[in-house]
Amino acid sequence: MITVAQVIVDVAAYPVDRPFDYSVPAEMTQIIEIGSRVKVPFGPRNVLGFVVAIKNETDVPLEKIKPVSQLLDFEPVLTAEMLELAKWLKNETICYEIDALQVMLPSALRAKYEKIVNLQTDIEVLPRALQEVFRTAPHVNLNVFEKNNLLTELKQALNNKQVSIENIVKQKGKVKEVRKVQITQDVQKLMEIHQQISNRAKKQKQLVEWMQNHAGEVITPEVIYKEAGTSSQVLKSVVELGAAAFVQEEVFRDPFAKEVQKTKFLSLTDEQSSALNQIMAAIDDKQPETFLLHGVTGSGKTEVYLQTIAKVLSKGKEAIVLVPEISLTPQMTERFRSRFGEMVAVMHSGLSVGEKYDEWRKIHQGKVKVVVGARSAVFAPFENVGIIILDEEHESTYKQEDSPRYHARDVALWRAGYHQCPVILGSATPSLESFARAKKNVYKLLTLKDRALKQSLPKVEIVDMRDELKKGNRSMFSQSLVESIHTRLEKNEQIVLFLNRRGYSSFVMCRDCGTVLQCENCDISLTYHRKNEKCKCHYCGYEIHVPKTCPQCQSDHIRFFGTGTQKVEEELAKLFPGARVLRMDVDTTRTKGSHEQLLQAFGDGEADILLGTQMIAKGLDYPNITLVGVLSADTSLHLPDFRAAEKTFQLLTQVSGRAGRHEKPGEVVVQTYTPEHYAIELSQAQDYEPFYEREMHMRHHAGYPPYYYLALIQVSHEDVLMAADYAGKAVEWLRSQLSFKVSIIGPTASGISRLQNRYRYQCLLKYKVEPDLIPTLLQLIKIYRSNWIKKGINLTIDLDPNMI
DNA sequence: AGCACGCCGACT
DNA sequence: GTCGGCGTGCTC
Repeated sequence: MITVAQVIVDVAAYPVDRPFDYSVPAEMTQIIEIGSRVKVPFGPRNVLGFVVAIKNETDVPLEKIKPVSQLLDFEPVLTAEMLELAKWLKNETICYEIDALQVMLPSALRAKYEKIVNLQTDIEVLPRALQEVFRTAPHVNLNVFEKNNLLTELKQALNNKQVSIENIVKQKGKVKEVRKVQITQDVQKLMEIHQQISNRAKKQKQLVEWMQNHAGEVITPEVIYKEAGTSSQVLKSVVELGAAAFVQEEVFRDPFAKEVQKTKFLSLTDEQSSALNQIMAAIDDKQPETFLLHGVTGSGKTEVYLQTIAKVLSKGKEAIVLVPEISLTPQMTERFRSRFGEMVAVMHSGLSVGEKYDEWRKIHQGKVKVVVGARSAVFAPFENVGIIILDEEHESTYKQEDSPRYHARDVALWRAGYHQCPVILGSATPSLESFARAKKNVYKLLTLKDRALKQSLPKVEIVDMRDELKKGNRSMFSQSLVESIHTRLEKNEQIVLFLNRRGYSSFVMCRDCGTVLQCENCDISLTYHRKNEKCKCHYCGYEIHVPKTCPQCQSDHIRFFGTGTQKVEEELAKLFPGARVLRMDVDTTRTKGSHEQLLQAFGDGEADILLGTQMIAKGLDYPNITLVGVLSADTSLHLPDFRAAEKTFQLLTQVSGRAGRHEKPGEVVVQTYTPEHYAIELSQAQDYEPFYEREMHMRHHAGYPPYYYLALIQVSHEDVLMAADYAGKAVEWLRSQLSFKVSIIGPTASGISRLQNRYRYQCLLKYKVEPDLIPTLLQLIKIYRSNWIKKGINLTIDLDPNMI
């Protein structure tokens, strides 16, 4: 009897986005399982694949069937649930099945491909240049030839069958290793070597002498440098002489570097216990119910999560907690670790590939029962999930921006259905979609109106910057804000200043002709960075020095405009000379861990003012913060996005929540040019429901979610005409296929009409219920993939886009 | 996607 | 005559 494995191969392309049948060699039949990774021959090369089914017959002619060449996992890496979820994702987000499978695994388990050139004949028959390369070994990585410019010679040798090229599959993830030095056991040999070394090489002699006393030991190079008083150069020479050898030794990453103090349950308010009881009931009844936990900032949502998790754990089940990447601070994760100790795994982008792999393995092997992580943690390979929690449910980071374009909330709901467990969506400012569902009783609404410690919400003052301008105040600080800052500085309390920078960064302009420095590849003005006097494109990374004269008119009246954090920092220094300011933006948080360090420093009182962009809006919870200033509330309001008002309201509410979370009362100053806008007005009292009503009305009027679903189709090409032409073709085709109930808007040029030298057009579909939509879009993708792709067109479909 | 096969123009 | 351009088609 033949055993056949159906394999999804690691090739993201339309014609191969289906299972291929492979025969399973006899020695593998007992151990191969669904969800295992395998190496398989595919056409002329070898690729990685996932076993999605095992059966005993096949429709494929036997002569076509090749055998699996290697089984990579003794334990399958994907469960049956994940394979099913991948199929759902493929259809739901229109992506390749392989992409859906890969996104569920840590990148360490993905494949790395290399090409190896094998020598097939005697080395002497080769041209000189090639002989050099093969001198050390008969198998050489192809990139060595590329580096040495030997591709022509290599091609020749290939034609003459003197060498062959082999595709090999490697694992990306590796066990962490350190380089150590193994000193030879043979003292005699060390003495011989000592003899050989010329008397001029004093350091080398010294090192070998030292080695004679440490024969056979394995030591790190650093220790040797220190003890023998040598350098890496000397050690290298001595190793070449054969006195010692470099070896790799495995070490294990220590995830729990610091012990945490266990904490106990906090007592709950009536609102909290009522919410908790309802969730507990759903857990007991194994109901896949979705709860929307709507609680003002500081109302103690986290404590509800913690006690829910305790309940789930007591039932022997596991819990998944999702938080937005940006608020995944040590402060947040500490709370979970301090309650559940070593039962917790943490997953976020700050971890190295290896660390992520280690955390994933802890989940996979059942060593932990709780995972706290960003978006991708929704795929945590638990097999008995008891609860899934999405904190800050409205955050746009829960949607992945590239393929597979999934939303963690949708995946969570799917998994909850599979495991028959509840989901908690928590937020102070729920997304309109979720709140609308709660109103329609699709989700169960749980409300926490009061702050847990009964602190009053901070007093919010809205300052009309137009009045300031009339008063002759042209700075970016209103009089009121300046006064408030002074007061706090005197009282030694802390201040957070928030600069809503999106689309409002510094640019460089010529004052004579008005030319603004633009990116060469994108239709975007360059952002000025004072630190290195450079102008940078935030989309493609293009960078130039600030020119001395205008490239258009050669005038030297060239200067930068706009309000970046750096500029605010300078002005702060002028206004408050003694104040210690910490700046947090992309520039100061680039390196790993710097984000945490800065927050820690601020928490420890090392600065008076924290100045930053979006990234400081969340998770910041220090008792000494009593003033929050929003420098320009409206910048996010005027973005060409139907969610602009919602985003602004969320942001202002979120930021205001940073002040006065503990004993000291908080104050918030919001500066704006449009104080009459409802998003700003209603954020003053953190009045969610009135805002919800207003905004829903707008959405209804304009035909946006949650009343309609959206699909965004983007077409790009190096040539404007081609991009426009094919965007038109796509729209034309969709019009002919879809019913009149779907409104098709476009094609129009995208918000950023050129990115990385590609012109971009888009078209927006609005629809209510349209069963034919997905199949029609799949058809469009088919047309694109079979014909348009060759012409250099790039087409993407984003269902439920975040931004338009 | 990547790679081989295969059919036409410009060179040793 | 051969080398190499890239159009076409297949991958279990």
